[in-house]
Amino acid sequence: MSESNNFDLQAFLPYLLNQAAEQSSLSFQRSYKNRYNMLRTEWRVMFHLGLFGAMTARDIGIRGKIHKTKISRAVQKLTEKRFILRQRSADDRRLESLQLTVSGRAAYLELRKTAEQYQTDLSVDFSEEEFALLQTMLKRLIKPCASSLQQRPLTGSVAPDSSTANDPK
Amino acid sequence: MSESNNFDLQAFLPYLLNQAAEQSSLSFQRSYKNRYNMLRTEWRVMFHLGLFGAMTARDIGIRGKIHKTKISRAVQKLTEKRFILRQRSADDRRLESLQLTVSGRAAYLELRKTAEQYQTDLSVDFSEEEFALLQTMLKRLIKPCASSLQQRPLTGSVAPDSSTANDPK
DNA sequence: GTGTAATAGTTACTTTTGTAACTAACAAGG
DNA sequence: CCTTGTTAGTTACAAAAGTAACTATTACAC
Repeated sequence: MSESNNFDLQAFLPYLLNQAAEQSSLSFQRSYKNRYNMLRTEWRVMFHLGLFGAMTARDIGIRGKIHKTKISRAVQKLTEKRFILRQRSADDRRLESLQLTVSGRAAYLELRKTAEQYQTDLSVDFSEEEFALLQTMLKRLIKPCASSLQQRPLTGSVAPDSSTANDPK
Repeated sequence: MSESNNFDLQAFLPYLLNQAAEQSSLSFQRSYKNRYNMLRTEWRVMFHLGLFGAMTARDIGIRGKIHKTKISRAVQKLTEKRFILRQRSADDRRLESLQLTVSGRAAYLELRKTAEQYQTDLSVDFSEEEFALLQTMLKRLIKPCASSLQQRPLTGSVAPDSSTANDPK
């Protein structure tokens, strides 16, 4: 029975990632849930709209790798909360352009401040280089699978306006 | 409207962690799900038992930070699959000692091989130092919250028998 | 045009998860 | 003993997520 232990669960990447993600997600969620009673997918949608300006559900799905039903449900809730505005596109009536309302934008800015603070808190345990490296490596881990979703270019409405850098990569 | 963008969603740690975790979890899951039709929590339980020998649901919960209802359900399914054996403890009849059956152990060893392979595949894009650093940093991220759960020592029934090393840490 | 395929988004249905209440067993004070 | 409190594990119920089928619309071949 020497087939046993040279494997370290605590070093197994999917395991580590899951724990870290779960934990940071939950603790970050605690910092905003009470204020806006918002679910993870909802704030993700908010962030996309806040950062990139008006876009369609499809675009959000592609950028964030979020499933369309999840988005659909989040959009419904956000609309009820008067945080986003939906507008059928004139030239393709299947599409719906989404954008933040004024109060949506306010909420987004609040949330973003919280997020920045949260990230700062997380980063204190690391040196700047370490932290940057962590981000880089996570990004590299994420890349591979992206290809399967990101086939088509995003639909146009995100003109190079919106003061927002696209994914620099 | 210059309140906008100096924030990079693609650099926000909870977001990155989630994407990376989601992705690695799913792609790893693909590599075993078909073979054993096993859910994430199930293999996590299997790994704990395989690595650390017999333990109770409670111990698994503490070590892996898994909620007890999740464990309870996973244990049920694993029992149906004849992968684990449940045994009421004689001295405290609330406790149930769990351990892998012979076929459970076989499945575990298979899974572990898959896991090792998977990890190897992931790591090819990184230098050894990078990869080690990634693991270390993730562990550091996880630490903080652990305290709230890991108050009591693990229950004893994991005697130094079981050919299986306890957590070397 | 007409028919077929594809796409954006929604809805219905199922599976999984989380929360809270519950059962059974121990523990400790009186 | 009896009461009160705690713990291991399960179960019932509610919230969330995934899958697949559906609607409405566009695209494209003929």
